[in-house]
Amino acid sequence: MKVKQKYNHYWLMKSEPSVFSIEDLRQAENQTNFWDGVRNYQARNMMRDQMKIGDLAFFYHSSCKVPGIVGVIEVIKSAYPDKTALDPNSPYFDPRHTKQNPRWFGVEVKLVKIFDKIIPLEILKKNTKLSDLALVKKGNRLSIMPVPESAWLEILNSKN
DNA sequence: GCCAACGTTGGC
DNA sequence: GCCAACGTTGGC
Repeated sequence: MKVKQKYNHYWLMKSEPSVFSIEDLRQAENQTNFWDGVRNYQARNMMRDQMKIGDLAFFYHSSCKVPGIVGVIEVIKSAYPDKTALDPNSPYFDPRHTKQNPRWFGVEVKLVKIFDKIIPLEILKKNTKLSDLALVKKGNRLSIMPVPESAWLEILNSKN
């Protein structure tokens, strides 16, 4: 029996604002950008194999004073090889990645909305309805993760 | 800047 | 293929 693949449509994508913030995305050409620098296989696989055009994602600021969700972005182009892996001068350079045999991928995203106020991680952690969200689970380090629809809606609802 | 909790690497 | 050592993430 053929099992129908169930696709997720909501994601969360982390970025350090000192490297690339949602404000940088707002100022980018067409408010779009290639999501480069992902060097984790789980995160790569989700981008490469599951993210589809039209999928929505929370933009999350990590490793900063107040980590949290700062807005929404949309996938406008599905995954293709990450050029920064070819560049010896890039911090994301990986000699195992070649044009013929690419190892790392990214998607193109476009800004949808910047929230008036950040939704801090601290608040998300306190919300008992979000217990199935990978972000609030102990030890989570994934830079890209699926967001269950229920959690997506709850987070949007929770901001006043 | 510390360090827990991961993921990755490489010797065997 | 195991697993110790090492590197990285990211909240605090």
